[in-house]
Amino acid sequence: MDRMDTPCGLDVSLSIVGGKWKPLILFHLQEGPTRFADVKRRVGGISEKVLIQQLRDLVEMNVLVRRDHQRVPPMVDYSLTPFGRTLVEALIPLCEWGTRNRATVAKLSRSTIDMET
Amino acid sequence: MDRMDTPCGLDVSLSIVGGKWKPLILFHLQEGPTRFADVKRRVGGISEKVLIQQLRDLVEMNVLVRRDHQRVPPMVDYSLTPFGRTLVEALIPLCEWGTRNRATVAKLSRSTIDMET
DNA sequence: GGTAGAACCTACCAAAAGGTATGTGAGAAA
DNA sequence: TTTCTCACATACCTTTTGGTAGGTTCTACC
Repeated sequence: MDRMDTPCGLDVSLSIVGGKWKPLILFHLQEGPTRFADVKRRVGGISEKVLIQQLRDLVEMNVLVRRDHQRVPPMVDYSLTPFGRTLVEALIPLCEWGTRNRATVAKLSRSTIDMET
Repeated sequence: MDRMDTPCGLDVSLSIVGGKWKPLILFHLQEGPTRFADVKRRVGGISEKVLIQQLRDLVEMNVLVRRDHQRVPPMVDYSLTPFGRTLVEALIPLCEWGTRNRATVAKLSRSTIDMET
């Protein structure tokens, strides 16, 4: 009954990290600076257009930094800012919850899809 | 370097709690069983159509229970399941992160909107 | 000379999510 | 008797999000 007075900040968090790909991008950037093409390969299944959009959003929100190494052919990498790292920290429990409950959730989702077909 | 082998479960979590309203709904249900109209009032700004959709999704995923008190006029309430409570727990750090950084994020968002206009 | 790869951009499209407006049936309050 | 409330349903529309398919500019490799 002491958390009730705390206004819910989830709208703020989700305005940054909501969407289909952003959490995965952040996850794969924990390792350190990563080049565009490598992010794409690691995340897997994302189109280049969407990946750039998301990366730019995250840069605008000061979660990532983009470094252009001024080379030809282009050499660019993205990494977490200190601010971004605090966000990743806050995401970890949710990440772990998802990992723990992956099977359960998959089963539940499947059962509702079965009803439709 | 020990979290790297853990697959990211955020896709699972967000498949349940993603979207504009679900986190807020869960937040306002922490107090206990709440009637449909009360949820609507507490969340504020949500349309009835969307609210029912979200509530039903959450019930399907075993995060909430719906109790129909078989009365006329209708008396229905929603509350967290034990499973749902574990999810809310995992959401708290993200909630607090959002609360801590609300001002910062608002400023960043505003500055990018300013550029557009 | 042709191809591949780097990090993007652009136009166009499809799907999903969210929102508005209106209707329902029955009791309770005016 | 009209109006209100409850907990929805339904049709329709707009916005947002994501995806596809092309192109660009330059170097390196075969």
